[in-house]
Amino acid sequence: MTVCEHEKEHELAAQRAKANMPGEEEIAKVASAFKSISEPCRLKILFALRQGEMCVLHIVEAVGGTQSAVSHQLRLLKANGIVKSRREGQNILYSLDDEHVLAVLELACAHLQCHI
Amino acid sequence: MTVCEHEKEHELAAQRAKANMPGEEEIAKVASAFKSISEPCRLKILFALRQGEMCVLHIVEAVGGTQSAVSHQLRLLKANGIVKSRREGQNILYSLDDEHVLAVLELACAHLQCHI
DNA sequence: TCAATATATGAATAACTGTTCATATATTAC
DNA sequence: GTAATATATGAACAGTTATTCATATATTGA
Repeated sequence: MTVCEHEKEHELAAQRAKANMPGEEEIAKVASAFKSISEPCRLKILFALRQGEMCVLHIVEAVGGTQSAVSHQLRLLKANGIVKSRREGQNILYSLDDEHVLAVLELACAHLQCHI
Repeated sequence: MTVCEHEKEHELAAQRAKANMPGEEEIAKVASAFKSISEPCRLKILFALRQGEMCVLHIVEAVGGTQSAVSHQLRLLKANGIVKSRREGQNILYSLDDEHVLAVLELACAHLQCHI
């Protein structure tokens, strides 16, 4: 199978794309980050944390599901740098890691609005 | 199991979070959109399309993999409103759907830079 | 130290998803 | 109409992932 011939004007874009493709490692990291925010339960957690930091049981209350499931998801989100946590007495308070996370959430909602 | 008692100052955030939680349908759409950009092969396609619109075989050339796999991924990306396509002769030219997609990609990279 | 509360985690199962292979559809040139 | 090129798709298998259940760890107050 050969590349289409009569689209020479796009050949350049293809070459640039290949030259500028990020390495496998960076691709994997970005993919992992997006994957961590691509499940309904985890997404609900992030939407909840827009309101400020919260302990695990408050999160459970806001998003539904079991404590165990939420805790598993939180671990994944933290491992991917999406949320951060700090201990306060018996509680662990979670919050969005940085402004990028919030910005991505807002962009996603804006994108959906454009596609109604 | 009862909610932690000595964190009354966060109780409000939890209530707001529950009140402002998007509906299941919107959550599912956002999750689906993120899921579609969370696999290495699809992410490569998007990074490639930053250079401009491209036919399928050019995309295959830029990202590697088989034509069939890329085509399956393109269909998923299109179904989620991440890319769009137009026919030109024998070729179907794909491109990023809108500026939100590009912005999200840039944010993800910026986020990673902050976490090195 | 003991009980209570809050959170985390290992293992197992069930559900989901990506890739491959074979094949189908669509467009163009002859 | 036929051959060649470009793209899409259905089915099946393999790998991944989310949830559940049971239990472990950590902190606090008595």
